[in-house]
Amino acid sequence: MHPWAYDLFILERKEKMKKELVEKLLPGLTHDVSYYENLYPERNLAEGAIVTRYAPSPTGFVHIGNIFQLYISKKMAEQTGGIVFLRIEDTDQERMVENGITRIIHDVNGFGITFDEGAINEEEEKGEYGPYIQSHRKEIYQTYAKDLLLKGLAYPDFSTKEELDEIRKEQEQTKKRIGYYGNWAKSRNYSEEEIEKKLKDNVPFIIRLRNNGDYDQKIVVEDAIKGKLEFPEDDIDQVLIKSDGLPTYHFAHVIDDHLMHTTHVIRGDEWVSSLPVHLGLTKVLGFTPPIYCHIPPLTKKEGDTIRKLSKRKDPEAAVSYYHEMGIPKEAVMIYLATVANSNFEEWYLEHEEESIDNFTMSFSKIGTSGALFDMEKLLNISRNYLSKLTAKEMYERTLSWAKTYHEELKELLENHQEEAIKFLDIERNTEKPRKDYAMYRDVLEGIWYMFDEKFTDVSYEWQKITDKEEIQTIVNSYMNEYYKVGDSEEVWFQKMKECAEKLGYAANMKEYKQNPENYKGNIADFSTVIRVALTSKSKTPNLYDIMNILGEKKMKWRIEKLSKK
RNA sequence: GGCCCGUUGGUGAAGCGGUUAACACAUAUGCCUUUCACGCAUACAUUCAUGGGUUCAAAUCCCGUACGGGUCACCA
Repeated sequence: MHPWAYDLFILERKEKMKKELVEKLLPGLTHDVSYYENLYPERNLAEGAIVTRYAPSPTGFVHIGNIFQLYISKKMAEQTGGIVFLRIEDTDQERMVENGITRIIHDVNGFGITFDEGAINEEEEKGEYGPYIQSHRKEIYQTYAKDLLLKGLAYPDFSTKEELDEIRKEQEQTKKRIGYYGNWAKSRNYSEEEIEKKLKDNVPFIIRLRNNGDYDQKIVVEDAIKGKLEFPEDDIDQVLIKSDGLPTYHFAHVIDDHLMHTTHVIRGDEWVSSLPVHLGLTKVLGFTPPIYCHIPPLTKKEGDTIRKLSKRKDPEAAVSYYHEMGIPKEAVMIYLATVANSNFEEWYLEHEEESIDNFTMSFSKIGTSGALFDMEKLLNISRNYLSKLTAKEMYERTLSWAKTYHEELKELLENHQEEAIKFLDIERNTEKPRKDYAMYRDVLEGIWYMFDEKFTDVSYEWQKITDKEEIQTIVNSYMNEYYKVGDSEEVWFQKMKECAEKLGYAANMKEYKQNPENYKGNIADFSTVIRVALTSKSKTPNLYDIMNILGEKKMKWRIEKLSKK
C-alpha cells in the first residue's frame, strides 16, 4: 500500500471540487505521480552500494570545495560498487552561463573524476534516470505539486513582493519568528472564487506547501558525517513551484533524489540548516529520506577571521588555478584526501607506491568543522609527488602543461628534449630524490641556464669570492689544467680538490674549519666559483652532472663569455 | 535577532574516561655536505576556549559563558 494512499482517501471529497481548479493552476500535465514512480525503478546494485550525485548550477565554475566533495562522493561510490551521477540544477535561469555544463565537466575531468551517468554536455546525457537537467523535468515537479494541491497540502499564493515584505517587517518589529507560516500565511485562506478571479486576471502566483509541521516538535537526523542533529520541525509554507513554473531547489532536490534513487546526499555544510525543510517535504511526499552527509567547507584565514574560500576573493578557490599554475592533479587529490580523512596521511606514508584509490575512506573520519586550506602543505605534497616521477615523465608532463600555459617553457623543452631529460634526471632516480619542483611552472626557473640561447644576458650570483681576477684564475686553472672529459665523478672531484689546494683553498672542510686563517677559502668557495661561472647560479643540482650535460664545448664558450665581462 | 554546528600547538589533526597529548606540514638550531635540495637529530601544546559540575580519575561525560562558523529568498 502506498504511504499516501490513506491521505488520498481522506481527500477524496475535496478532490472533486478542486480538480478543475488545479488543472487551471498547472495545466497540460499528462501523467500522474504513479507514472513516475513506476518509470524509475529501484536500482539493481549490490547491497550497500552508495548512489550519490554532483548537482551544480550550470555556472561553468568549479570550486575547489566542489572537487573536495566530489572526490569523497566518487570514492564512497566506488568503494561500495555504487554510482555518482551529474545532475544539473538550472532552476534559476539567471545562473546560466553559456556552455556551463561542458565547462564543469571539463574541469572535473581535469582531476580524473568522471561520472557514471547524467549530463555529458549541453545536449546529451546517459543513464536511465533522466532527464538529468532539472529544467527538462518541469512536468515531473509540477505533477507532484499537483498531487499535493489535490490533497490540500499545497496552495497557490498570489502575494506580491511588497505584501511579503510587509509581513517580514511586522515580524521583525514584533520580534516574531520570520517566515511565511501559520497565521502569517494569509494566502492559505484564498477562496476558490478568489483564486479563479486572480487566475482570470493573469496575476502571477507561486505554489506553496501547506505545512502542517509543528515548530515546537523536535526532529532528529543522523548525519553520516556530523552525527546526531536536532532541529525544530519546519512549519514554513515553503515555495514549491516558482512563478515561472520551475521548482525551488528544495522541492526539486527531494523529488529528484527520490526518483533517481540516491542513497546518500553528499553536499556542502551550508545545507544543514535546510534539513528540516527537506525532511518535511520528504515526509509530505511519502518518500523515505536518503542519508545526508554534510561536508565541511574549505576555509581561509584572512587577518583574524576565518571564512570560506571565496570564488571572488581567492584565486585558489577556482579549479582552473591549479591547472594554470601547473600543480599536478594527483597532488591536489592527495591533499584533498588528507583533509578528508584524518587517517589518510598515515596510510599514504605506508603505501607510497600504491595508488590512492586503494585507500578506504569512511564518512565517520571526515572532520566536522571547516578545514583551513593549506597551500604550503599542498605544495609540499606536490613536491614529493613530482620528485618520484622519472625524468622522462617529468619532462612529458611539464611539456604537456607548457603547451597550453607557457610558450617559453614549451619551446625550450621541445628544442632540447634530450638535455632537458638528462638535467631533470640529476639526483632524481635515487632513494632520496631532489625536491626542486612543486609546480610545472617552476621548471623554467630550474632549467633555463642549461641552454645557451637563454644564457646571453645573465647576472652572476657570486658568493664569497667576487674578485674578477681571482675568478678568472680559478676558472682558467681548473679548465686548462684539471678538467678532463670522461673523468668519473670521483676523479673529477679529486681534481677539483687538487686545483683548489694549488691555488690556496682548503680541500678538506674539517681542516679548514680548524684553521681558516691558513687558507684563502675552502673547497666550497672554490667550487661555487666554477658553478656560478658555468651556470650563473650559486645553487644548482650536482655540478658534475651539469658539466657532463653541458659538454666541453659549451663550458668553454661560457668561460670565454665570462672573461669578456 | 531566531535556529543549527563547532572550539586540541603557527596549520591540518589523532585521541572518545586512566597516554610521556600520536602523526604530518611549517618554523628554529645542529649534523651530514663542493652549493642547493635531500636526509638525520633536537626544539616547539605542563595542556586540550573558558567557568562550574559528575568521577578515585576528564581533552574525553553534563551545564553555563565567550568566541568562531553556517543559515534564515519565487538562489542554489
